[in-house]
Amino acid sequence: MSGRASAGARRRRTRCRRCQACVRSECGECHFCKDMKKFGGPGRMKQSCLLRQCTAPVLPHTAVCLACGEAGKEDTVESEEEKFSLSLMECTICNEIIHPSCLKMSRSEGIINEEIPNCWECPKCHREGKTSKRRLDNGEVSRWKLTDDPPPSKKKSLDDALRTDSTKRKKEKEKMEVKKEEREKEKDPPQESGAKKKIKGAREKHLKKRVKPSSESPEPNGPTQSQDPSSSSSSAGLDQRWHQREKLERFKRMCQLLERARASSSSSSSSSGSESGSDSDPPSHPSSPSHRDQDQNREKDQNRDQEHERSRRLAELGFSASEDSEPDPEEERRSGRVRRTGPDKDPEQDEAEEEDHGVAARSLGLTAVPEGLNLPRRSQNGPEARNGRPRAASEKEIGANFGSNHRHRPARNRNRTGAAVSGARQSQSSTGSSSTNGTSGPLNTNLGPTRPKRSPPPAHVPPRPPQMERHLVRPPPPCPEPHRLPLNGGGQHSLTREHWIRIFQNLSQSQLSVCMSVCRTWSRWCCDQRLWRRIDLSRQRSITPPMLSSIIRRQPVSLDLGHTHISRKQLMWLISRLQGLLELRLSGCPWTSVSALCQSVCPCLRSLDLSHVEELKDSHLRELLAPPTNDTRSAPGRFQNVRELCLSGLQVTDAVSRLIVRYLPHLSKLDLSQCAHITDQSVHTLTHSPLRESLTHLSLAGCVRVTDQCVPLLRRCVSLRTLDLRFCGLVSSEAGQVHTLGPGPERRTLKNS
DNA sequence: TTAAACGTTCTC
DNA sequence: GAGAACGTTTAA
Ligand SMILES: [Zn+2]
Ligand SMILES: [Zn+2]
Ligand SMILES: [Zn+2]
Ligand SMILES: [Zn+2]
Repeated sequence: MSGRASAGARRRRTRCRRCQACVRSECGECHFCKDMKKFGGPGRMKQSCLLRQCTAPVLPHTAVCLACGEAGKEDTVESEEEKFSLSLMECTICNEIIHPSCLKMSRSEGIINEEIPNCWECPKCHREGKTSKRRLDNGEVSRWKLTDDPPPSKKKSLDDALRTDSTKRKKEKEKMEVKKEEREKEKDPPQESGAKKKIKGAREKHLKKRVKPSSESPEPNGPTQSQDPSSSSSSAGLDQRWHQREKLERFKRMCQLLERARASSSSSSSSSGSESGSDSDPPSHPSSPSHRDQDQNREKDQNRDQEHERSRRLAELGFSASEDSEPDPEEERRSGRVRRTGPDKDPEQDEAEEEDHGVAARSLGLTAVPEGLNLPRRSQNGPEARNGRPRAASEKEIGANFGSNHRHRPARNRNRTGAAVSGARQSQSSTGSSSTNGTSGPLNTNLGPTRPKRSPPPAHVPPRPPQMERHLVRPPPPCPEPHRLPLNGGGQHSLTREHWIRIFQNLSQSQLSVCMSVCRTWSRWCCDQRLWRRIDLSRQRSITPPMLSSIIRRQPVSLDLGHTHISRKQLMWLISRLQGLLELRLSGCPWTSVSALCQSVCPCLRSLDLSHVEELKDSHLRELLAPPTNDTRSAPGRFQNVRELCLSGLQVTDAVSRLIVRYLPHLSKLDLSQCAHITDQSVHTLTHSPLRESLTHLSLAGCVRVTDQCVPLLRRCVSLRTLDLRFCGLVSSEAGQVHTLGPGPERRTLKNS
């Protein structure tokens, strides 16, 4: 406690100045930029550009070790082990910043949060049980951070073979975990604490209300926090988190149920999202075994491919990993190292951190992602104390892991005037509460089944960024560290990283995920962006925060989120972090989510698939394609570089063709298939515009109102190579003949029916 | 000193 | 609960 006391205040982090986001300039167009005085705004929001959200916030330069008073000294040594020992680590629970080497206790008990530089759950807190440990149903135990929540679930199985491996691995891991747990138990109370965190259902509510006092569990900090005068307020903070977590879990459960149901009824099941697809997962759920078998059988019977594919996808992202356990850690542990979710970290570097991606993903799962978007960082906190100032109760609150969330006391505010300041700095406590301006991370929010609420489709409202931008997601490692594979014996494998990457490039995503669980080095290497150019999460029922983080880390060029339940916020969050995205598929997603694009900036986008977007109307498309009206500076339109656009299956009218002509000057491939309201008018519009020269592919298949009259018009499209007029009832077969388009060896027209 | 922007609190 | 506001902290 005493230690914790100090911890009370949490140190504010600052941008790393090195990540891609930090390096870029302000966009001048996002919500926050517009608020800046330099861009003509009032300057009241004081938030950084949405496109400049640092992915790896670091401790301030002035941070020093609580024990020795010195700054981080990792630069003075070579080995990672040493670097870690001499770097400053900030505990997410007690907020203490200390050199692991200055700790009296074994630092191997600390739990490193790979997501954030210099961030861990210190051994002290861990020992005190602040950590959450969670016992899984099957008896397996694993530890979760407060933040994370969700039970581990895994996605589907990988290929059998793969699966075997993975299973094995998991078991090993589990063992490790168990050992650890045992150790922990010895020291501490019980895992219950863990349990509490997650608590389920009803309980949570209570907790919220009451500060999670002792009743629930023996929280370590129980006592401490209690003392906080503002306990109520603090509880509020907790509440929020709890609340979120609760929601998340509930949602996941629902997904699982749905999936199962669906699976059983129809074999086709797709795996569910990472979350949902828990069944297969190893680590946890007791029931899972049987399910797994069933699944397997099913797979065989049927779409095995699909299943595989799906699992593969998930796996690829490392989701699976995330959910279950962490692979690598074992190694480290064996080696006697601290457990981290990822490899080791370097203090500031982005690179270091990411090590795992795969792993990271998992770690994500484990760590912060869930709710917190923001919190990843620390949560917590303390009350007022922050910088040096101790706040009275601070420690206590912190105590709990989730406690961490506690918010501190209320007092402060009220006076900004007065008291608050008593100290020099007040406190900033931090909590990482979820909401705040930009603070959140990948959003869990959306997970909530409730997303439908946004009734008013965004009409032209000026962009309003979601406030969740700040979650930390580690940037993809520029160059995953090791160039050679370290061998147990101490030597190195003869193949270089590049060689391995080439090998990895031939693997499926599921295989890659398996590779990621092999060792930390592979885990890092497998995060190479070259291996993840395309990420397909289509039809995943839910897109989880870990998934989002994983996506960001991999910085795909092509992303398919078709038929997913991604929320608007999630999408916005993603897009703002995928500035290099060239292809985006949102087929079958609800417009309420897709509308996020209206507030995003994606200058590079070349291909956009909006087919079958639910409730997408002309006005929406206008909002999407036209530049923000309020913007005086004439903007060219968000998607001016789009070459391919798919609007298949939408209830749009000929008005959209005018929008297309006007705002998509470089369009070469247009899919208007199954748009029942499209008529020859659209064809006329398109063929009497500059697009007549750029269009190479056009599909009007299923456009029942299109007639023979469009054929002559289409001849104006000098570059047209493929024309699809199938299922156009009013187009005669003759008219649809290839030759009608005129010369051109490569041209082909599809017409039948 | 200042500009930037973090994290909490206010407001609706 | 989301979003706006704002005091304070950081870096320079
Ligand atoms: Zn901006
Ligand atoms: Zn940065
Ligand atoms: Zn020290
Ligand atoms: Zn601690």
